[in-house]
Amino acid sequence: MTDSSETCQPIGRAADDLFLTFEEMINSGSLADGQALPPEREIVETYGVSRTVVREAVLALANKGLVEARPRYRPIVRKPSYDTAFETVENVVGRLIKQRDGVKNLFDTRIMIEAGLVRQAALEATKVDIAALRAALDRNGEAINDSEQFYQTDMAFHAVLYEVPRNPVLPAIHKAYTSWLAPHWSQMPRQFARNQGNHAAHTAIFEAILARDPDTAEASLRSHLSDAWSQVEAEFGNI
Amino acid sequence: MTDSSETCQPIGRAADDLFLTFEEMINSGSLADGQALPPEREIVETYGVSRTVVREAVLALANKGLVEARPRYRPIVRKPSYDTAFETVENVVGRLIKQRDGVKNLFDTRIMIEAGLVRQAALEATKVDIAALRAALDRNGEAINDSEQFYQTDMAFHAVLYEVPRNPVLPAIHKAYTSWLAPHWSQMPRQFARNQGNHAAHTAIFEAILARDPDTAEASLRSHLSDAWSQVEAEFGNI
DNA sequence: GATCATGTTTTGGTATGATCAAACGCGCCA
DNA sequence: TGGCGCGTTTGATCATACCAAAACATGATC
Repeated sequence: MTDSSETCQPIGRAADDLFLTFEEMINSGSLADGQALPPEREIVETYGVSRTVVREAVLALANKGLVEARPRYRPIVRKPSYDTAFETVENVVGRLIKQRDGVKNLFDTRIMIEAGLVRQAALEATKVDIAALRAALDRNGEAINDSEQFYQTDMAFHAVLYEVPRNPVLPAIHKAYTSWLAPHWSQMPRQFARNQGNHAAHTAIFEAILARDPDTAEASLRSHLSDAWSQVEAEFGNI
Repeated sequence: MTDSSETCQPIGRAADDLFLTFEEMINSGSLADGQALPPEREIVETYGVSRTVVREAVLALANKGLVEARPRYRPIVRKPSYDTAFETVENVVGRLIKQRDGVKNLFDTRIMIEAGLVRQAALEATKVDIAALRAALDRNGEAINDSEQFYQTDMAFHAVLYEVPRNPVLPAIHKAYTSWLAPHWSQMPRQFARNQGNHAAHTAIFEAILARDPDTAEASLRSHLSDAWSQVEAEFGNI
């Protein structure tokens, strides 16, 4: 009522309209990234709606990942990125992987994607990519005796694979995988022998990429990840 | 305040607690799929919180995709599925693909995934899978003269590829792709010649799978999708 | 002058009650 | 039995108030 901005929807809830307004402002840059939203009472006055509506709109923004709303602080505008996209599904995914074979299904897609990545790397990796991979591999090797450090460098090595195609979606996918699968991996007891084996697998993948041999690269990768899965399965049982 | 359930969080907002309560009830099945939530005022009474809190909690449930809330109706419980997971990111993705190269980046990941799929299909497709592919291919061929129908059967053919690995995540990914990329494809002027070319590409992919030749299958798939991309790019310009 | 303790203001979180309009149910009438 | 109308339920919104924590200003202390 008495509202001006009507474009398409015959009846939008007031909160939805406000949401769209802010969404637009965030996209257009009127509300810059990192900036705090105006106080609720100010918004009330500006747009002539009640605080109820304002709160619902802000809450919606927060749920969609457009703003970051810590409990008692002002909501901070966060420009949407591929990372935030995956974060918004975190809840749902968290429940889904609790289902039968949930983790396995997710992990299988990871195998599939990384298989594609190493093939692509074997065929198209530039010298810079190779150097980055080598550096990551070296750091991984140096950390064999430090399991926590090894875990980190392990992830970092895989991360490099996701960066090769220069597609910003892919690193976000990797981040999502590590975040979602972390509960199972990070708590794994890590032993020197396992670290050694994993590092050897990384080396095999790297050398196959270096040799421009996609089939071997994929085979090494699949062997590596299947092995990792077996370890997890042995540790946690069928999940 | 006066709340009893305190497990980990030093200070949880009341709305968050309620949200978790309902989340738990939905997961455990106390609130069955398709069932409507109790009236707000009843929840108020049951849990001893204000309506403000109830509305925020319900809104959060709706935003996370746990319930479906049409404007003036009671929220309906919807058990989380892989589909809902992708739906919840719809908003963010919609904005992301408006960025420079956004659509291309998304499409490239699709190429990568489908490349992996056809390789896998070539290596592991069962007789049933082959039959499904053949059926989809035939239907696609029969629709060459009906562009709308061709578009549908085109998607259906690709969908079969996502079903081969028997991983429920993959069909959801396909659904997401078609949903997100549809705005660009469905509005494409479709011509008989193009349909014919696309059907030929599908046939090539199918035959490579039949021949258990992953390299050819992948090559055909990449050629097919690259071609499709060129068509879109020619139509819409650089996006 | 810089740092820290302290008090004041701002502001988010919650509660309460009222109003309105749309959905819902129920009984009436054909 | 099958619509139709009316009262009831209930979601959406508003207005107001209160509390507590954060943000801010202020002054004391070294």
